[in-house]
Amino acid sequence: MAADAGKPKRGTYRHGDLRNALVRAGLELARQGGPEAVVLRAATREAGVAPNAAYRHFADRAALLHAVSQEAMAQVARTMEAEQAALPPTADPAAAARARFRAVGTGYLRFAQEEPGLFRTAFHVPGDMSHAADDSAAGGSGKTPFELLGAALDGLVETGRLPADRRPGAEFLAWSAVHGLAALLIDGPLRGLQPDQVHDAGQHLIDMVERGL
Amino acid sequence: MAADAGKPKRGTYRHGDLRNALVRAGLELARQGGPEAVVLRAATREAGVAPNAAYRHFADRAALLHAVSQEAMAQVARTMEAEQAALPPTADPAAAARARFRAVGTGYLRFAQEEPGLFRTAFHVPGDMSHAADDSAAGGSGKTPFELLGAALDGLVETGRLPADRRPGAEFLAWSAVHGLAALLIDGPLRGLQPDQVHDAGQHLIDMVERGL
DNA sequence: TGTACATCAGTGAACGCGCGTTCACTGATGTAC
DNA sequence: TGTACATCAGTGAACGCGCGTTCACTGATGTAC
Repeated sequence: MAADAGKPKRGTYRHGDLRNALVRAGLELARQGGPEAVVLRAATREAGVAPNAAYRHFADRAALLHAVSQEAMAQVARTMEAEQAALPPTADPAAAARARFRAVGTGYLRFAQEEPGLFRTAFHVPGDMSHAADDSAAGGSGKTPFELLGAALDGLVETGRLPADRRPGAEFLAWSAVHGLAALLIDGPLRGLQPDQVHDAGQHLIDMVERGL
Repeated sequence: MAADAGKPKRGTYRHGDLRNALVRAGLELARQGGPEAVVLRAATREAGVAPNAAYRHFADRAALLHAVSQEAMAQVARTMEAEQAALPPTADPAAAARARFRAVGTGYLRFAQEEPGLFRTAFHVPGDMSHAADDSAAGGSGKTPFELLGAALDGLVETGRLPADRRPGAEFLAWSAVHGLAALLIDGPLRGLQPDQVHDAGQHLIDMVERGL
């Protein structure tokens, strides 16, 4: 008994959906151990397939990792969008723009806290996510995290909350601040913080960014 | 010929300074490849010693990496101190305090840019550097990078440039911003920036922090 | 509807790699007398 | 100043590990006729 406790139990000779299965397995690996845990042999093992079968769908390990990273980035985008969608409706357009801006940062930090492995996989890896117009790193709205941030900043300018001459490069300032806090939370000295302390720290940081921009 | 091109050519049976040699070798590995490149076998190879000889001086790989990381952090501290030491003298204590604060951030960013491998080794690794009162992560002044930042913030408070009620937690806000920019510069979308562009981005960021704190 | 065939997704075995770590050892060094 | 000895830093060989990747293969599937 328990001798054939293999995971996936495929009936057909062909898998049928191996590429997706590998990406999903890779996401789970990344979730638990970050980008360096995204390993071909583990992914194929999880998918119930021979190690080299991966080469039918990915040129090499880096290609799989890239796909996983893109998907992780799309999840970040979706978390940001969810944060914005949960905002209470406001009549004042300036207040709404400000809330949307803050939600970008809050969503980013929430994702970093809840899914540190995926967060690291999304950002500490290969591709430039800034001019990622092409790729599948977008959320439901079709925007990447970077584009969501840009749109929020545009909203601040349109409603007069941000001087237009301060707009160029502003995404990098805001992003730096929030990204740095995320890093300190994930593997820096702020690791042990309680969720509500994390929330407070995030709000203070976003306060600083708003004032400082 | 060229058959005995061994690196270190030890005359004595004993090495005499192996612990230091391993740390120095580890630093070089970290410099070139970050923390994951700090590998026992490579370090011993470089030191001209059998792989297991490392175990006379370090419990395991993690212990060596920890020592290397501490030394890298001390180098960050020294870079910050050098940045402060290079400041032109000022009669105005408030201006001096402000300059010292900015030099902390500038030094940090400079180190990240010039030595990304060591920077990652100093910070993306194990120990909490915040309450690192004990360890050998200090620069010439005996202060760790975190303590240098704290001292600079204290200076801002003393000269009235920072309201005292904003002081608590301020190191984490400032640190987040600067650390995040460093991360974006090292392996993020700002990788390709020219040194002077990096400098500008850093100054803008520090402007934002000063205004926002 | 049936048959011949090309395609190509997944197999099975093997490769070479560098790694961390353990073992029993040896021999230079420093100390006690 | 000389000798016996304990110490312990570095040796040499070996282990088991998981990894990425290549090779020649097989057999289910879909297509052309």
